[in-house]
Amino acid sequence: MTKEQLGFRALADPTRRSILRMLATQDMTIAEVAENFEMTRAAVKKHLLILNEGNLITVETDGRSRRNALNADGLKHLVDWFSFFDTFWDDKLLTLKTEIEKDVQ
Amino acid sequence: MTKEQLGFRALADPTRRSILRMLATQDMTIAEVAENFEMTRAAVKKHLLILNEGNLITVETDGRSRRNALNADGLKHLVDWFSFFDTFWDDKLLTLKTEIEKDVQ
DNA sequence: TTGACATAGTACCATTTGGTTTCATATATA
DNA sequence: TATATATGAAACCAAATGGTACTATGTCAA
Repeated sequence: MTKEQLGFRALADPTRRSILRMLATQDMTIAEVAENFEMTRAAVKKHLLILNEGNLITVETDGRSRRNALNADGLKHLVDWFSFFDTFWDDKLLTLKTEIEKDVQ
Repeated sequence: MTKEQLGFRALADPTRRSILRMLATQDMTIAEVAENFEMTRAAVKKHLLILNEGNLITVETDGRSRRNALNADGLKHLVDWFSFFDTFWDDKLLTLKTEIEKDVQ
């Protein structure tokens, strides 16, 4: 799978998007993340793995616990994907502008 | 499913992201889209349905054919989701700046 | 060193997903 | 009207996904 695909796949689940928002506030262990969901730690761990594969979080072992942290780079890379459509949006705006001018005349 | 979920779900497949990029260039019928992929028209139609459910394309019946067009609004809505992390990015940049200043001194 | 704690790993299950095939419907057009 | 064209829809299948339960491993601390 491409990096892009791993990233978008990671975003496709609401639990994982929710985890990302939590990690924006503070780094968390698996157990801490799991406290916020009504599912087993094992399930949360799977989500964290997919987020890590998608390059959206970093994981750092610290003794017997692991700290999961948001990875800004990975998120930015996905935002960049949308920039492909910038031209399209500009065109649409131009079309809109033209239509408005027609109306005015 | 929420609108947001339908949108991210639609982006999670590489074929669908590819279709979106095609439609940025020009509107296309199902058959025209299908010409670009090595899969059946039925499969492409399913992808277009999911893109439509995700509010990423609009579909307009024109006689016996249907024109699929990119929906800028839906795409923009998804881009907006990422803006939640703007603060996080700013913080990271600030941290980086602080670290650099430490190095300089 | 023993026990508790935090995570890792595996097996398993139900549902969703991405694809196919086949058949049906609606609309241009000769 | 008959026919070709464009799409709709349903049944079906293999693989991926999101979850569980259970067991194993590594690490801190009394």
